[in-house]
Amino acid sequence: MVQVRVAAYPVNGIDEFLAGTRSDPASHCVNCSARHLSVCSALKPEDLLYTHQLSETVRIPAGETVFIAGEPARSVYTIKSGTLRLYRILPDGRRQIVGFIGAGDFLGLALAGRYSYSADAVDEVCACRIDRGLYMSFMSKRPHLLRRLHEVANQELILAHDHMVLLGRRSAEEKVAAFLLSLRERMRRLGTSMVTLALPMSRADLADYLGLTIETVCRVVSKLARQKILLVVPHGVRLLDPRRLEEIGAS
Amino acid sequence: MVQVRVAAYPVNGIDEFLAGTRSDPASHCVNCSARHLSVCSALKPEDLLYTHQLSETVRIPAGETVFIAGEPARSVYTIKSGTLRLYRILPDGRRQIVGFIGAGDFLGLALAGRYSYSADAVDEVCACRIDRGLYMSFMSKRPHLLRRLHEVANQELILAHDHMVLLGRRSAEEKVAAFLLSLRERMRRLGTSMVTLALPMSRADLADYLGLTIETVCRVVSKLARQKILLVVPHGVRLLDPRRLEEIGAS
DNA sequence: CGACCAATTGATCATACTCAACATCGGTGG
DNA sequence: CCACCGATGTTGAGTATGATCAATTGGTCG
Repeated sequence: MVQVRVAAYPVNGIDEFLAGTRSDPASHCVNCSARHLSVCSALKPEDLLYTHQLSETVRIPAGETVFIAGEPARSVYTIKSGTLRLYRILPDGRRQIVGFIGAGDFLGLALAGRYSYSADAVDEVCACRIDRGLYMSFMSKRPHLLRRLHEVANQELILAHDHMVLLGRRSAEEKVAAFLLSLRERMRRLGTSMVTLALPMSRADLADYLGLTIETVCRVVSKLARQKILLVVPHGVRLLDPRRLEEIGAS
Repeated sequence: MVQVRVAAYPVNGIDEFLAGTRSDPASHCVNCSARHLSVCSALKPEDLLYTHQLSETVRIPAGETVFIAGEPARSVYTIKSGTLRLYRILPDGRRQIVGFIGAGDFLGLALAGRYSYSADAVDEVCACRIDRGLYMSFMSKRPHLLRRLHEVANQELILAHDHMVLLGRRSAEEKVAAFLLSLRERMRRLGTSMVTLALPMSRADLADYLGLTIETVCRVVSKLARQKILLVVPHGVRLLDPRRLEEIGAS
């Protein structure tokens, strides 16, 4: 009798199975670069074959708006690359950025039918889009995914609290230092622990995230540069003395 | 043949069934005053019989700490009455209150094993305590409850975003006005639409919630009183001109 | 009634904002 | 390839909002 390998997916191996489903394996969920970073890590191999049918890869040019607050939520997204800013606007135009999100992050998990904030691309973003209705029914049959999404929501809530502390109780210098340190921490979690931090967002974005003005952000960055704590480079900063930055931004 | 009434609970009616389980019906989940306000509204009648076994009613005196940030999360709570402040403290003692919670609110939903903020009672609080481990396993068998909890988490996230906008982009006057309006909104949802708002928390609490100092909160409240927009009363304010308050605190 | 803590008000100060000038970057077309 | 333009970033001067320091009033509870 011939020995047969038993796997979660039908035939002999995932590649052979996929060969029959779609032409481009690179765009397939199974091979997605963001898979292990995102909520998709909670999916089982057989789920991935299905999510692939539901999903569509979209490219969002720098500066483009993905959706605005109050709009009916039609889609959910998983970010594959690039950075988005999430924000709310007051009637008189003042803006507060509530978060920057990037590779692996999930967007649009609000259960209410409407987006509670606006989102636009800081630089060119590549994301995986799924119809929200389809995603909801997909999720309702998979408690492990709901559970995972709940974990993510709780993590976001903790980040929101961190940011409230920053906005309400920290000085301009502390705000900038804490932001840079959180960026470094994020890079670290994604593997790339470089001394140079990419800052794809403008000074205006930074200001609206930190509850400051453009000028104050500039001044603080310049001051840190003057103190040789960092070096300003195009679209980023190089950390020269992370230790001293931690002393300033200690949480 | 005799006609038999079929119900979700065994015998003829819930009261008869309960008579056999515990002596005090007032303390029973089925009769809980906070039931319809809280996540418990997602529970089915037969669930309630079980939660009653798990839960314990606790009284927390004014000023007492329920738990502190970083501590292992042993319990979850549903607030029946009173107000709690949730906050984080910076190493140097600065405090940011991330929220006030009251009747119907759920406390301790963090999935991570540790509390992410500290909580203490503003005034005397009456709450329903359940062991977190037991609650988790209870929940894992009830997807509708997990779903509901996820909704609650998302609602909290929206409130957190609101508060970020307030902390980062609004003036002292706007902060106080917006806070009072949100209090009124909360009362309205709970049914009591009075013109007098109870403020059980101190000016220090208010300041640490709004990202201001005690003195600034005082001055703004005095100014609003001088403008006949409100009247300061012991442990509260009476709104004289809600319309003008809305003009100031418009979101 | 008096002691203590919370709340209020005043005077002064400092941080971060506003307004303004100038520099730099990136893209476009001559 | 370089000159030009608009957008973005940086720096300076002066100001205002809210913080700090200090004194006083009011409320609560033994």
